[in-house]
Amino acid sequence: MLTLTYLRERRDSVISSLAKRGLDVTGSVDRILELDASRRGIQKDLDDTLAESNVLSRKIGELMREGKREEAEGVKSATSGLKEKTGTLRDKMSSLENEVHELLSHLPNTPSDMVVAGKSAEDNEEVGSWGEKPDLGDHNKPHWDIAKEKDLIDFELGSKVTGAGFPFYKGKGAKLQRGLIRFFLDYADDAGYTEYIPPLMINAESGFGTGQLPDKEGQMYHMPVDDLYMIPTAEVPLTNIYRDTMVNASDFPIKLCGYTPCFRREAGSYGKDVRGLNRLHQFDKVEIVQIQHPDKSAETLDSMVDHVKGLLEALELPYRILRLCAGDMGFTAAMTYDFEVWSAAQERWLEVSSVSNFETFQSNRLKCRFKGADGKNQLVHTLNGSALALPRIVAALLENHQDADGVKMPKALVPYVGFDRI
RNA sequence: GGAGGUGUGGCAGAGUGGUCGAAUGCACCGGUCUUGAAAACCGACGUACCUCACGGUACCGGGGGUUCGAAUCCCUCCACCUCCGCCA
Repeated sequence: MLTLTYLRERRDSVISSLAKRGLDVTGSVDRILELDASRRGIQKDLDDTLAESNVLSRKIGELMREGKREEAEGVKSATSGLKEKTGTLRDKMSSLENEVHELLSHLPNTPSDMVVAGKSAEDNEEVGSWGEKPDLGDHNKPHWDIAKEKDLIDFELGSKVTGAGFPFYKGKGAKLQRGLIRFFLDYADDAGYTEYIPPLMINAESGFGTGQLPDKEGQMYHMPVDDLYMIPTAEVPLTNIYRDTMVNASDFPIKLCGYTPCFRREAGSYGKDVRGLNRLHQFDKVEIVQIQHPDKSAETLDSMVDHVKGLLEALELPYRILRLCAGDMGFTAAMTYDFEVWSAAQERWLEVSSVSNFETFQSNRLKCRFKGADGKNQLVHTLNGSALALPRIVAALLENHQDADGVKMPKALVPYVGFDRI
């Protein structure tokens, strides 16, 4: 969430910045500023009225102490009008505040200067790539066929027990999942991230803190009985650790990671692209999160990008890196790099990681601050990235590394899975 | 699930209707002293909003209520602790 101060001071640049996302927010920005202005007027009134009645109250206290009951009663009667006035002003204040907050919480983050304008994936910039697309020749089965032949993943069984998009992993398929998770976590551990095993359900405050609510309400599984949401990513519980906290400037950077299953309703995505492991309702992911000083977050984002590069190269998967255009970025991000691996049999790129800097957008919602050099409290920067999401990695591993009689495991993975071929 | 208790500033911990935004101790910050440090002493020391400023207002787990006035009384929700029951 943008801060009101920022919006007040930088109205024009907010509008032009969000125009890069293809949004015209002039109306709602001006509405916010207008409501805020009248809120301030009301507050002045309210504060004055309260000050007035505080004076009278103090006076009554004095008179009572001096035993002048009758005089006190006289002053009391003078307060009734004030009381009524504060009541109505208070109501006005809070309804204005709510309205401002509502509008403000629906404004997406402003893209960084480096981010280009654009509406869709078409406009994303490719900023790096690695590896060669393998030539599969005759051995070019899509991963769902390999998974079936080798009995690694059972999609139909998942449909029976739960529903589409909830597969069972089995035998070497399950071991591959476990090995990948452990490989990713060890790699993050080596990079100085502290591992957490967070709750898989979160409350609405946490959903708001990282920006899933209200923007992505319909994309999360919700348990109405207890009003809890299944996490769509470990980002939510991990980042919310720091909700309502003051962090010590000397603790920067704070680095956390965690493996969790992730749950997404994926409402609205039907048809193609959902075959096999391409899009699931439940999938496994290791997430890395950093809390950083505002001056350092840009370089931190780069270091997180390098982290993901290292993982993909160890897995011997050709990838490309995209800097998302403004319109393709998530609601909360100021800058995002997506990693896509080449899926050799499907002959398409699959997104396997998204690394973002949210700057102060989340920390403002989270109320996560530190004491700056000038002694004033300021908002931290938050960042996170997938390192990595499993299903599409598995898809690419199976497809890219297949040969005449199976699938060869990349060297780095062999100690983790305990076999070198499937 | 049943019974009871607790929730105050970074931490500890006073405060049961008016002079309490809140004693005291610790931590932190600035200064004196010192070659330097420690100790000692002095000072500053919560957050947010409004105001050019002086200053004002709100906040003692969250929300609501009583009252001229609430950290203090009442209701409710939440969290934690203790005991009992149940269960992995």
